[in-house]
Amino acid sequence: MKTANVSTSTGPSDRTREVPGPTNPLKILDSLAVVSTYRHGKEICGQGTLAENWFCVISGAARRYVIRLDGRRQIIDLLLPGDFFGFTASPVCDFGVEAVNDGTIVASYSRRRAELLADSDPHLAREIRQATFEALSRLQCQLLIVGRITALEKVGSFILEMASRLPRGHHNSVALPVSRYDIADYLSVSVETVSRSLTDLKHRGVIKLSGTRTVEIINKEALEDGESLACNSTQAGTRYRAVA
Amino acid sequence: MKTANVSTSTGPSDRTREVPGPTNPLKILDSLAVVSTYRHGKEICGQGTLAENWFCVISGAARRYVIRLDGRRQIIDLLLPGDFFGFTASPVCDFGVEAVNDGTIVASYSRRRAELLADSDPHLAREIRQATFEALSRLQCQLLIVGRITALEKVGSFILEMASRLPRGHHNSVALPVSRYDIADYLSVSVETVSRSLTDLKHRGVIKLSGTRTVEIINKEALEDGESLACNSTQAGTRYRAVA
DNA sequence: CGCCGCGTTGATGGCAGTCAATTTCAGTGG
DNA sequence: CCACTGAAATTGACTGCCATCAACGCGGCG
Repeated sequence: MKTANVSTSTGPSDRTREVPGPTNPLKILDSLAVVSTYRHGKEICGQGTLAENWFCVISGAARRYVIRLDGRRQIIDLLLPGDFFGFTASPVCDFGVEAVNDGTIVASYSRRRAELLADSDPHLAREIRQATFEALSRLQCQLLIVGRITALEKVGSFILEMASRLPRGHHNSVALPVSRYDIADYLSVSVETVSRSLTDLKHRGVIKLSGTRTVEIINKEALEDGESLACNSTQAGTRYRAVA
Repeated sequence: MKTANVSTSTGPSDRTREVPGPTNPLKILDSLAVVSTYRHGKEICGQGTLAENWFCVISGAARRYVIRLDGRRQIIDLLLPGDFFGFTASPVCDFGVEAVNDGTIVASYSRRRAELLADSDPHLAREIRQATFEALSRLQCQLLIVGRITALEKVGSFILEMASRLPRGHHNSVALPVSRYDIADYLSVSVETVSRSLTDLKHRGVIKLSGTRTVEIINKEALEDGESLACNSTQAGTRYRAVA
């Protein structure tokens, strides 16, 4: 079902330049960078294609996802400016990546050439390592969010994570870069539940919504510990048994 | 290839030797390896401590986990022989690691010294990179399992993942290395639900239980696509969302 | 023997998925 | 400027799964 691979970078309306973007933290890789611009929903990296490139978001946002056998989509990473992706243990991509918004700019690097460059440049090797550690950290953070119990906690944690990764606006407003559907597939809950949780948080006075995608955090503590969000917070503490 | 002929270190508490274990895939790191043996539940790496070491499981099993604010434990990685862990983006460990069984053998490497060694040895740098990619892959796999809908699917996927990572016994029997509690905290469901799901799968003829921790896979296809496990599997095809 | 950790089974209430209808909004063209 | 259109977002009603509480069987161990 997947079309041709992306490495041609001549996609519809995708521009390719040899000049690296402004927010790329790995200056050493700039000589290999191929920068492309994608529109809303455009495929950056196809599930099932050969993993021949590494990528870095310059501006905009991208979603890494997997389509399950039952047709459901699971987003397994939200990529924001500065985030690297495309790291795989196998030679094949077991995920797809799409641009979230129009004008998303992504730098791609030939994996083979990047690794050759890293072989002769320990500093670059360390920076690549750091980038993979950060990808690991993002995934771990998402696992902790998805692993939460109630949908209210999941949505609350999601807002907090976005707030920590995105630049803040006035007060504590956060501009969510994705739709409710994307949030739903990121948290693996239904769209309706995401919407209900947001209005619930709004009614509780924890957040304020100015426009559908701008969240203002009123009560950060309530979001942080999901306890105060529980209807009947019966102090379910005795869960962890310290082993001697 | 997993012969644990290191039986000399069957000490009651944690013993430390300078001789690397037999299953270590990174021979180049052997010079830095400090091999220790842990008993059931012993802490290998403490949550909140400085992340000064990388580790590799030689034999046995270990669990990487996080304790939430509400006291719940979330297991974010199951480490089996050959698996590396301890990779962090920040200088502090945001997780803990414990040995699952008595006699779990783990090699530890000074991160500082390992990175210095990698600076002068591109081949080692590549192997470290590969190890982090595999950690990434494990985490991604777990996220896909935890993100499934029903508990039956989660438990089924867990069995399949263990089957693919553990050596098989007779027929298709898999010896689960962990307790029901560990499975529950890995899948973020309750222990009772794990138990119920297993007996359910047994009654459906999908698996057989010989002893509490030995699972024999009878119907692999039923485990793979969670569709046939749904109670009302009338037709779930309508969930396909047409991608623009 | 009593204790404790592990595992299983039962009963019950709450939360969330599903189906459905409605509203809002952005974009388009007349 | 406005009507039209489709996607995004919200809200409601209902069913069902699962977390929780509780009890019990089992095996190891002091």
